[in-house]
Order: sequence, then C-alpha cells, then structure tokens
Amino acid sequence: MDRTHYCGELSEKAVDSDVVLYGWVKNTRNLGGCIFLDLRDREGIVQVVFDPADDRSVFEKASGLGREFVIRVTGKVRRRPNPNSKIPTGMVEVVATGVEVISRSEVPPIEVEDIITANEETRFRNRVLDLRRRPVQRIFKIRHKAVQSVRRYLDEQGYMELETPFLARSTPEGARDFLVPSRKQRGSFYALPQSPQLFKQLFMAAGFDRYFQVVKCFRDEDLRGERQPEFTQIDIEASFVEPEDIYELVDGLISRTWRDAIDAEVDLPLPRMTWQEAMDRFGSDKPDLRLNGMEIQDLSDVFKGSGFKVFESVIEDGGVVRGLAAPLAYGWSRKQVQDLEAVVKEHGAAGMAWVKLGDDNVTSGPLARFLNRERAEHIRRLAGIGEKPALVCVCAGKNTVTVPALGALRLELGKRLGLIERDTYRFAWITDFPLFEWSEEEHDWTPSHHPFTRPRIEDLALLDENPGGVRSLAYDIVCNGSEIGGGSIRIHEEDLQRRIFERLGISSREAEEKFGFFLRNLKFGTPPHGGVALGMDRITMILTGADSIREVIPFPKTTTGQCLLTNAPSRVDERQFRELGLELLR
RNA sequence: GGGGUUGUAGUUAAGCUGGUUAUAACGCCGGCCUGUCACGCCGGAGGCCGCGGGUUCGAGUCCCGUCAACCCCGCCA
Repeated sequence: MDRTHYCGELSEKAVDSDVVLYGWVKNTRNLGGCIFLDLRDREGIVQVVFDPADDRSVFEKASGLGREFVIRVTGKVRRRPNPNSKIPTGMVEVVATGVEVISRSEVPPIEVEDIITANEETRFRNRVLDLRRRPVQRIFKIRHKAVQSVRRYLDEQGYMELETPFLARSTPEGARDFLVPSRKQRGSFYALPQSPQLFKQLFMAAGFDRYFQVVKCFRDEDLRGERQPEFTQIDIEASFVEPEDIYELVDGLISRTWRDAIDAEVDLPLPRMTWQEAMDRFGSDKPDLRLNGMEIQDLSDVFKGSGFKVFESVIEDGGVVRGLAAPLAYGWSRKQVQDLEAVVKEHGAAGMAWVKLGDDNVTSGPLARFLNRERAEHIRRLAGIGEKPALVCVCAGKNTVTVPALGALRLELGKRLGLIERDTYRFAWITDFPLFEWSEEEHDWTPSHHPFTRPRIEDLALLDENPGGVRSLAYDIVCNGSEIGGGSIRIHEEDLQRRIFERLGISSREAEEKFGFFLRNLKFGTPPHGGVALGMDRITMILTGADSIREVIPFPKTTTGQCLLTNAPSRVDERQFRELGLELLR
C-alpha cells in the first residue's frame, strides 16, 4: 500500500509534501475552470483541487468523478488561500497531480453526510452507506474504545477471558430460545444461549476463579427500542465473592470505561439503594435519578374516612392508595392533566384521580370534595412540598400494578415538565431484589432473576409460607433509568439448589433431566461464587447518546426481527429441511 | 397477543370538505461558470400515491383487509 496519509490527518505540518491518498468522493464542486473535490476516509475529509492550468488530462479525469467513487489521488499539499474553518483539515488542500478511479459507484440512495433527511428504515436498508457517515462511525469508535477498556481493566484485575458454546442446550424458563436443529441427531435441537450463565458457574467449579467474556446472547422475545434478539454482554463471574466485591469491581469498570471511551469522570462509589426503596420512592426497579422530586407517597391514611368509597374499598381489599405531587404542573389545564390518565392506564391502573392543592389548601379537581384542609395539609406534609401549590395525582388498586403505574407517570411528568437533567450519568445499584415474583400467567412463583440466585440465608424460613418475602443476593446496575446490568451471588450447594428448584415447581426428575450436568458438578467441590452481566449495547447507547439500540449495532434487526440489509430470516431449500428431518406445518 | 403513529419521484415532505396534467426541496442528467466548500445560474428527466378489495360518474384523499417501519403494554430467568 502506497498511501501516505489518511485524508483526515492532513494539516499544515504536511505542507509541500507529496501525498498519496485513497478515499471516497464526498462531493465535487465543478466551477467550470476548476474542480474542488472533498475526499473522505475514516479519519475525515480533505479538499482536493484540480486545475487545468496544472494538468489538463488530470482535470478531465476529475470531471467524470461521481459521489462515492473510490479514487486514488496523488498530489502536493499546500496552504489554502482561503481556509475553511468548518473542517479540521481546512487550512490545507491537495493539488492533484494524478487521479485514478479504483471503484465506481452508482448514485447513492442516501447521502453520506453528517446530517441527512433519510429515515431509519431507508438508512438500515442502505446500512453500508449509512455506516460511512461520520456520526455513525463515531458511535463505533466509542464502542470500540469501551470494549477495549473493559478488556484491559478486567485483565488487570486478574480476570481470564474464556469462551462458551453458542450451540448449547435448551433450558426451561427464562426467555424463549432460538433453536438450531441437529442434523446428526434428528429431532434434537441446540439452543443459542440466552446467556452463558451455567457455563460461567462451571468455570468457577473448575477453579478459574475469575472469568469474563464479551459475548453474544440470544433471546427470542418481542423487541423494543433497547432490545435486540442478539445482543452483547460483558459477562463476569468470580469465586469467593460477596455482593460488595462485585459492586467494587463494576464501579471501577464503569469509571474506567467512561473515562477511556468518552473522557467523562464518574464519581465512585456508585450510589446504592434496595429494591424496596426504589419501588416505594420511584415506582421502578430502574429509577431514573436524573429526575429529582415528585416521589411516590402512600396516601392511604389521607383518604381513610374521607368518604371516597372507591379508595376506601380498595384499602379494605388490601390494595394501596398512592400518589405524587407535582408543583410545576399546578397551572396545567384540565385537558393536560386528563391526558396523564392515559399513561397510568397503559400500565394497567384502573384510572387516575387528581386534585390541585392551591394557596391556603384550597382544592379543586375531582378529588377536591373529599379533601378538607386537614387532609390537604396531610398530603403536603407527606410530599414535603411546603406551601407550594401543586397538582396531586392519585392511583389506587393492587400494589403491584399501582406503584409501577405511578412510576411511569412520574417519569412522564418529568419529561413533560423538562425536569430530566441533561448531559449527565446517574448510576445506581439496586440491591436485595426479591428472590421470586408471582406470575399471573403460571399461577406460581417464578425466579425474579434466575433459578441459581442465592437467597438471603436469614430469609430462608419464609421459603414456604411467604416466598414473596424472601430477599435474594441479586442486584442490578442502572444508569439514567436504563438497566445496564445485573447479577447475583449464586447457589453453590447442591441441596439448596434442589430446594429452590422444588419451590419453583421443577420436579427432581425434570431438574435431573434439564440441569443434571450442572447439579452433578455442584457435587465435586464448588466454591461460593457470583457475578454480573453488563449490557454492552445499552452501555454504548448511553456513552454515545444514541436513542435506539439499533444505532449502536452495525447490522441490527427491526422490531419484527428482520435484517433490512440482508432480508434475514429467509426461506431455505426443501433439501435443507429434508437433511434435518424437518417439515414445515401449513 | 393488544393499542397507537407512519407509508406519495432516488431522498425528505406538501397535497384542504373526493374533481382537469399529483407539487416542492435536495439529489440526478445536460449547458454555462477558475476559489468553491450546502458553490452559483439556466434547462430537463424522474411516480403501481405500500399492496388487495370496496364505495362513487370520479379515490393519493372515504371504507374494509393486508404488509412493512417505528413507539407503548404484555413478554424479555
């Protein structure tokens, strides 16, 4: 390769030197008498000048160049008579002495510019052209720096990068598996791993002590703006650790990564709060701490004996009445307030009642007639809003529905009021997750993390009479209201693991069949261990400010799991089916 | 599985209560232009109005269905 410079690295230092550049034609400005051409490569753009006074034949070749042609340019760097301060190389230009078309291009369907009009669908259909754009390349440079930073850090901390199979076995529970049919064993299937969970635990049993892996995981569930069917985790596991050790390790990793990738400082230690506190105050297990105030209050006492039958009967049935006060929404119109009801309804709440607390506790709104001054004062005290007038929104019903609905409402209010702090990173560890959660669908307790999570030993007594009350050694790490990782200390004793399976309704026969290989390996001296998995894609979203996970994945899938570039998934030959012993149902 | 938004030149959009030949900008093609850098000026080409059906004298516009992209709920150990 005879390239002497990247386009983007030319500066006044290179003046008078002869250069050979390779790059893509960004655009040309043909003034008739001379041609200016912006040449682009990964590092930036530089202006190339073609002047017929210098060389007629080179000038003529240049007039045939189109956008996105790949060309080789030879020339001399010179200081520009009229510099362009908008580009980093704007002090210089290259006077072409030769040009050669390496590769032609059709007229590109999308522009390769920083700011373009094309929508997301068009961009991903033409992702290769899209990937040439500077803002897109910036994302993947940051992603690269972040991954390298993680690898260096974990290596320094004594962690070994080990690989685990993609062709793994299907295990019950959790997300739906992607299945891969076996040709040699007809009727049997591999499953792509939802995570390397069991393998990393086996690494601990094997004595590797500290493991990590930057690894793809696969889950066949419906997609969202921050969910893809295949995604990348930084998977970590260590032996003889407590939650504290994991928090410290990950705190260090976050701080280092943020510094290396985007030169941002993160204050350590990252704040922590229990799951119970997060739910009570923010109505979410991933609270967005960029939003201050408007915390959720228990208003049951306020409405006791108020005469509002709806709330009173909810309380009698064991439900809750909770609400939040928004001083800045006091001036909102009836319609603006009413619109908020849609938010809580989307999250399953039956409805939303509201009242405005004005000066001197004069109230207005649907709840006003149930609130005397004393009750209004009570709300003020709970919400800690002093004398400020405020809009108070109230929901009532089952705790498990009402609290998250209010959490969603709080976030929406924060957005509409512009209260979400910008350009900041608010982290939190959410600790002490419940071990189980009730599944309405299965009418049984299901693991809230996964079935290998270690319960708090002091809560084990509750296992039978009150499974919902058993806390676990599970934790999530949250940033700006997004779950970027989670993990737990695991069960390392075979008998406890069997007990948990039993509680989860997994029979010992089933446990043996599905997890036999795992249980067997708990028999031969497994150290206590635990770990965490961090979502590399979501971390990259936050580092780059991307508003969709698709932006941080070079070749992502749409919400129906299609790749707009390759049109995967696709039909396959009948022959392939036959080889696999499969038949398509009609 | 449920709810919502959007589909009109290569791209992004406009197109009203249904009515002649479906507009514009950018891009593209041709011409002119030696200091542009979103170059400028003049001219031109370019359309299964997502797809299928229906209502109507007449549908880009109204109705039904369907497909796709996106957002939300469910789901995501």
